[in-house]
Amino acid sequence: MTSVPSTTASTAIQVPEGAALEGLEAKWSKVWQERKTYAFVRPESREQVFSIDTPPPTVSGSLHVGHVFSYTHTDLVARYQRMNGKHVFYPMGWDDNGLPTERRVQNFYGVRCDPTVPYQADFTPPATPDPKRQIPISRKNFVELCHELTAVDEQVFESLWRTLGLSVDWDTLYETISKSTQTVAQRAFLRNLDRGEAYLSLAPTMWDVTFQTAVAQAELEAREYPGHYYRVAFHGPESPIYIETTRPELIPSVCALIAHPDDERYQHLFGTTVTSPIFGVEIPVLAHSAAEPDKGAGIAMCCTFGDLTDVVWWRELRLPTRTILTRDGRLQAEAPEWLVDAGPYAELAGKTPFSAREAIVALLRTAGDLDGDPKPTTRMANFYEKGDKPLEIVSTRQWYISNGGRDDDLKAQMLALGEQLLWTPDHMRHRYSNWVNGLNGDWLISRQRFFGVPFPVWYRLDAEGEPEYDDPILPDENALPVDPQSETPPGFSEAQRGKPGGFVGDPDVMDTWATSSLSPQIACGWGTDEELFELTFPMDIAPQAHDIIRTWLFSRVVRAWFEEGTLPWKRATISGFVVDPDRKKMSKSKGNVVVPTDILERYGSDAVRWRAAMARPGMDSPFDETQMKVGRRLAMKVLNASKFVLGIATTPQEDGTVPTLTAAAITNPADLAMLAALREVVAQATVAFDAFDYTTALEVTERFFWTFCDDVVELVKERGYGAQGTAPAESARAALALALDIQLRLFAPFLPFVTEEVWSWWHEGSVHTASWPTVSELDLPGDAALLEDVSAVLIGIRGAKSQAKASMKTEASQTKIGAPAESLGRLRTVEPDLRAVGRLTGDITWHVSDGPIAVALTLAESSQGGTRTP
RNA sequence: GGGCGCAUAGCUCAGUUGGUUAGAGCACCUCCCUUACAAGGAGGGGGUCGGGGGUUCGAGUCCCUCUGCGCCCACCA
Repeated sequence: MTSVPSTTASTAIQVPEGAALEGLEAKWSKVWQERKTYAFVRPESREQVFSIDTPPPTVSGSLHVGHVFSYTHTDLVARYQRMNGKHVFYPMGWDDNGLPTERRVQNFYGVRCDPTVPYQADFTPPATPDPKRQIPISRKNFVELCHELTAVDEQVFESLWRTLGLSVDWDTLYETISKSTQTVAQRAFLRNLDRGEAYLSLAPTMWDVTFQTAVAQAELEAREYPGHYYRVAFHGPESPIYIETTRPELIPSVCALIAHPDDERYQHLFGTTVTSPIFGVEIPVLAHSAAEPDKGAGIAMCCTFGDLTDVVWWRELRLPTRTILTRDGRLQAEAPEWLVDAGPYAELAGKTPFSAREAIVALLRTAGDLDGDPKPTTRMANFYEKGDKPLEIVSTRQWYISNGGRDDDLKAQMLALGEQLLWTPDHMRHRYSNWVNGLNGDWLISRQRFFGVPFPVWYRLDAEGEPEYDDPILPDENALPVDPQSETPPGFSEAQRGKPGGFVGDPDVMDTWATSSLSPQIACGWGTDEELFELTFPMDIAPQAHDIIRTWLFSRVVRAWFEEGTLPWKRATISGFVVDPDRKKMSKSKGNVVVPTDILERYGSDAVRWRAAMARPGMDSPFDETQMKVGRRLAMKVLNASKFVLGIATTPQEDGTVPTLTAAAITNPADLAMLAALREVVAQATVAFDAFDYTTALEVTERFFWTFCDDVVELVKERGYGAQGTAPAESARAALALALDIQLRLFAPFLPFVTEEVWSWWHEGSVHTASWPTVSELDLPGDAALLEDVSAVLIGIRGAKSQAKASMKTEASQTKIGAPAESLGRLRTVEPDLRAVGRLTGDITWHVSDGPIAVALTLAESSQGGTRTP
């Protein structure tokens, strides 16, 4: 028999009057902050560390209940690992750079960034912003406002996370726009560039006309978009050739007509030329296998650029570039020089595609080149996921990082890394391989925006003032971070900026994913704290939701592979979404987003965390407020049961002495049976947590806890108060205290507030730095089967009373208990407890039966008998 | 069109390598205002395990097939 663990050997138990759940979040989050309960203390070796690549939330967005769930999932694991003896490295990051912040600043302050405007040191934004008339301000002013607002937003986020009880180490907080992060991002970029993994390329690019920036493949979203098919005549040598297009406004940029090589309808035209309607441009008719005979007329007009197929044709057939769309999404003002009949272009010049379409349709109709009426159609178009206008394709110069999209060997390597990675749940690995297999280009990382990490690059200007892109000027790594817009490259002076023979800074910033793809390097001290890096990298888990496997998860694999030649973590743990009751994804546009602060306030953090823990990894979970009440009830029950148990445990003995609460005192079979059952619960919860199955760990703990409350405590409470004498009382008291101690630790990851509150009544230190319970704490000679027998008898007794519509305190003048001999033998050892809980005052007859345990009562007060077979 | 997942009580979900009579919580009904707990406690009703076929002594579980739902990707002529 072991001695009682030191955790139970408390000196004084003090249960406060009127203990309640209200206020526990404020009370304990403050204590944890002051005492640095969750601080990462560096151990000797990597094996002692559990490190977590926490997703840095976008602080300019709003948190919804899905975030609360998935961050809770990570915290459950972190708390388990910490109690299990690991030094948990659990940082938080704020993703504060990038377009979302710019948009929020524009709307919040009513300003917009115009790099041509000079800096105003004393600029203050308008008191009441006018969203329709945003004030143009300098880039520097704009960036200052971005910093200002994100600082405010970050306070709100931190407060929410603390209220939720995330056990992050706030001393390891990072921001994706901070100087140190910029240094990491720029250094990694320079090394990618040095090794040939990053490159600058002038190429057709997916372009968002609203935000006027390039967009990466991973940020595309295909959406349905209404339009019309226009049947348009091109003029051939003998007869007109009809094509069908949804974008007639691009006719000025047409370079060729293209049909499938096997298409007999058009084979006789291959190699000939036709002229375009309205503008009279002579273009070839060509064959290409990407043309689909059953689409439209089977012959397509190729423009630079209407869609990605145009890009393929343009590249593979070496067609001329005839761009008419400019970066603001409008048709260029000047008539293009290749137009033979340029006059009608004036009708289109400077217009949006939508207006230009109306204009050219009118022209086509007048010219007789429009055949029939336009046919309405719905097509899929690529959108920037944050935008609301279809993307255009514009030729621009951009920075790329290789990701396997144009290199089959690298792609194979990326797929192999995905296989090597452990996934929870395992099937999420398919999302990764699916995405990598579908890559069709490298990763575009440059954005024509302002609030982000600048590219640490300058370009020399030739005698004509044109940048020499082939040979950029790079800073020394020690000089990072640099802002090429305000700092001069080595060997130049500021006066030479923008002058022929001088230099110009790269105007672009990195996309936010290009920075957050380095979150393991940022958090683990890459290049600045080698000791920390050795202790924490590669990290243990990458927790995140499944929607950003293609972006954040994949991009981190790419960067870590290039930089370290390894995976950045051992395992990805994927959370599902909280969906609305109709199983639709929550989104602002649908108006079905649940705000977490309200839920946390009404039910308490423990209740919300309980609900989050009931969602297994990767499983989408419908939001249901009634479930919060169940969690609330559990937290309340923990509080009340603890009060009661500790009340019994501290009841003075008849001789006035304080109970000793040692394991040696636990001799009663009922007490030993309960602890034997609890031993099994500890074993199961531990196995489950080791497999990242927090839900099962909670379920087994909770199931035991309700039995503990409903059956065990009821069974032994009178004995615990001393009804059977000193030694039986001491056994009950010590067993209840030990069981509570262990259950509080089992619940601690899930219900950190109420468990900490109760723990503080009788223990020094935090339950969250106490050790996770082990079976060796419960090496007592108990028989768990007795607990099941007791529960069955209690169900029998209660059932009989309930059926007789009698109160539970009704006395039984006669009791018959039938059970298999084995159970009967066990039950008779706890007869005094059974008598007490069932008010079995009269005779008890025990008889052996083959079937399940059955109880028959003759009730004293009601004089009605009741029989019950569970 | 490709991939992944799901389908078990009114709802949300468990159900291990196939093995007694399929479980839990919520909701519902009945009872009990029991000295820890009324945001409580006790008891109870409720399921052809999506349809069909197969393997097996035995299928919620394994195989085939169909249907429905969700998510990811592709789809701009």
